[in-house]
Amino acid sequence: MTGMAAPQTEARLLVVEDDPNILELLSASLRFAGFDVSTATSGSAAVNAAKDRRPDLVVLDVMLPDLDGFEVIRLMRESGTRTPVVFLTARDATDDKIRGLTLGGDDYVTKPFSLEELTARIRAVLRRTTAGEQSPSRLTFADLELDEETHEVYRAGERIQLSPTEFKLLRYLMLNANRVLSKAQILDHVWNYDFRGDDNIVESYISYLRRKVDTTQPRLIHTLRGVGYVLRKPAT
Amino acid sequence: MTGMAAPQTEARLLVVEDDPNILELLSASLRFAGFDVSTATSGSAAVNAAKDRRPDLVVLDVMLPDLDGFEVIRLMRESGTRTPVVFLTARDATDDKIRGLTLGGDDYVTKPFSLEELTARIRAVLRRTTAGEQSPSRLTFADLELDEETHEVYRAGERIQLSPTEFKLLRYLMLNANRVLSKAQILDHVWNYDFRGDDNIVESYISYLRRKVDTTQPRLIHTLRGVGYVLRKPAT
DNA sequence: GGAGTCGCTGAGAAGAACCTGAGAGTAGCC
DNA sequence: GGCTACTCTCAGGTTCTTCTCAGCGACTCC
Repeated sequence: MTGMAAPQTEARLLVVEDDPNILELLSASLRFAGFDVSTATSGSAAVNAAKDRRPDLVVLDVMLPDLDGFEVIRLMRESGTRTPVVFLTARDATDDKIRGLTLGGDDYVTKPFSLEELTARIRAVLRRTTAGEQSPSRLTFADLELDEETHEVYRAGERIQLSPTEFKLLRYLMLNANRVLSKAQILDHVWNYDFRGDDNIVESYISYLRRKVDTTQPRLIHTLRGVGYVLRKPAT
Repeated sequence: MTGMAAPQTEARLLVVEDDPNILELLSASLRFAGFDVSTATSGSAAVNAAKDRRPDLVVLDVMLPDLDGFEVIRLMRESGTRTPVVFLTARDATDDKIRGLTLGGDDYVTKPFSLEELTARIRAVLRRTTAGEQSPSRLTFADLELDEETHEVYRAGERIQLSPTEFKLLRYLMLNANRVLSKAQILDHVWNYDFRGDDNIVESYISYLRRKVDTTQPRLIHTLRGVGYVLRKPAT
């Protein structure tokens, strides 16, 4: 668990969200992904926390009880901090202000999101905005390659087309290579947090993935009956 | 996004604008485009900032609470600096002074503008006014050529007529060749900041562009379903 | 070796994403 | 004032994607 493959370990995040359930979900999983997480549940608390803690990135719900997310950012930037932001917005948010969010290297994720989605965006924004490029956008495992920016996947140099969900699942497996992942765990990370189906969807997508990326020897995606799945080289 | 293709990296800009929203919009995106940006929210502050910081170019709203933009320029030039300017004006500004701006190497952009438009003008003015020719006015990608000054576009040497929006979109794609651009990102950069339509307009214009510039092999404009669009050579 | 459980996969329905033709409205031009 | 070119919206069609269900095979445990 400690050596989470994610290379952004140690980046300081400030998560701002008023719904306690979502806040708990976010802070627990981001912490687990290796980030140094602090939290705030209101806009004004967020502005203060940003001053004190100087986070490397802010995850910010645009709908807050006191100030809205855009006000928070303005106040934070007036006080000199130039911190990148990943916004959380409602799906239908046709709100005027949502336009323009991608301008300063920032990004946004619409609720309900998946944790995989959110952490991928966080990694991408950190990659773009921090001078020293820390985490490469390309993941590799054995002869598998996955480019997070272009969404391209190769097996043994051969280009493979994946659907968005297949892509997210493979990325999650690769980020956690050699670690056994239960179906519940995969469901929690790769699917939106409001997904109400059952485990079988994971089996289905594992099946799709195998057909597309795991037809050649050696097989990389292994089933551990009653336990879960793992991406690893055989002979282990 | 890190290596923003724009070659004007490092030029020092002073942005003068009293509307905090627009100022934030401008400074965030110009900074992200690689400029070294400082800001002022009033005419007098601008004059001082120009003395201190000696910017290579000033982006200046003509409507300011204290002095108007032309006064600001006069004061700045009395103190000896001959800094080029890109003015921001209201759409209906038929003001005599605005015309004739292009004579001195300066230029203007009418509000509401698109960021593509503004950064293109900034690049053009810097190109004209700085001795060392830095950024060429002609962009090329594969057998595509686009001349920023004459607004001419060629595919395989063949002249192609584009509408203004088609031209801006293609320029944005070319400046970001091989980088995946989401529809939101394209909307934010290519369309005016007050545009209130939805993503479909991007699909429409991509369709127009394809019909005009991408009918021959190899295809250069690619759709990444669920992700965005990218300009690139196949076989990658 | 039989019953029950677990996992795999094909089929298909529902929905989402994307493309494009048609047309209304508008701005610019002669 | 009329013409043209352009922008933007809408809706229908197409393709791709997601998710469910059910049947079958494989494994486990008694």
